[in-house]
Amino acid sequence: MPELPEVETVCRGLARVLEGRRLTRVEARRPDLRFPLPKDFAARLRGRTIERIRRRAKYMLFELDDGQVLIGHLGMSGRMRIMPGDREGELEPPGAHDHVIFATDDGTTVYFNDARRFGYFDLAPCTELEAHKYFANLGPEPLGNDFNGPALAAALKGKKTPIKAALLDQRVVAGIGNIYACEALHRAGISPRRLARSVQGARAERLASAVRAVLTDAIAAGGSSLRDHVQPDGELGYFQHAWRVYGREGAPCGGSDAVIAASGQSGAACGEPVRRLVQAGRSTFYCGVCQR
DNA sequence: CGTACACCCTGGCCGC
DNA sequence: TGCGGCCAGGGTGTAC
Repeated sequence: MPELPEVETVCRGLARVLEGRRLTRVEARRPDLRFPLPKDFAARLRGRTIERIRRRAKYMLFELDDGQVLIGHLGMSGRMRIMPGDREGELEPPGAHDHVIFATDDGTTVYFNDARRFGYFDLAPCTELEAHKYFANLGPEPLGNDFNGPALAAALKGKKTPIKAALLDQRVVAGIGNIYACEALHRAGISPRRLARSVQGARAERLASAVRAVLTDAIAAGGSSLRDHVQPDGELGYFQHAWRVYGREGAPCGGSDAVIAASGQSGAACGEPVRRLVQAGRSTFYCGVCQR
């Protein structure tokens, strides 16, 4: 499920039940995830208290009471299944894709479930986090103060890749994935094929604003739920209903924010069928009229 | 160096 | 019902 808004939603759900809790049992049922779990993974976590849970890019960060940080990535299909601790009776037995079990002192238990096993966990000292291999080359947080039009323009300067590919490059800006790259470009009225280096000045300003807006809206909606993926508490995110182009090939374009603003007419639906193309092996959805 | 692409893995869906 | 082909939210290693 996981681009930035989904990971943010997951972290908030986990924080509610795990912050302040002590890990009483950690079980690595299947260590061969995207990367192997670090040595002595379970032993290094057992007895630790989770002080704070936060997010960086698409990573979950669990700050522990011994100065370590548990780093988690959900890959394509990873989920954190929360089993409330106040439930009478026994825990639901782990299934085939429940690879890691985190059990806490109040009975709350979380299963890391990931059919495709592109997700992974690692441990690192808190003080060395920014230098860690996963974080050293990450671009700015799109909802943070370091991300704006000029910063985006600078990051795109000279880049010959299509802007769509550049938005997926975590060194340019961190946390955007395939859905939100498509949605942000549509809101900004920018063609996914446009060369990244040509997104400068007002265009970069528009794109930075569109990125912030779509991510903010998606977080407010609890993220997007695909197929059976749900938030940790079982709630469904509903941002998938607000997609304007992603997954809507052939459906009528409702108009780009940028194009509508420029025309001065409110509610001017475009009506052009949404198109799909493949860039760098991944589907891009866009409107050929609104996006230039 | 920057860019392009195959690949890791499983499951769901569609067409035959 | 069965099966092959294609598709899926990500990121990395390798080949140009």
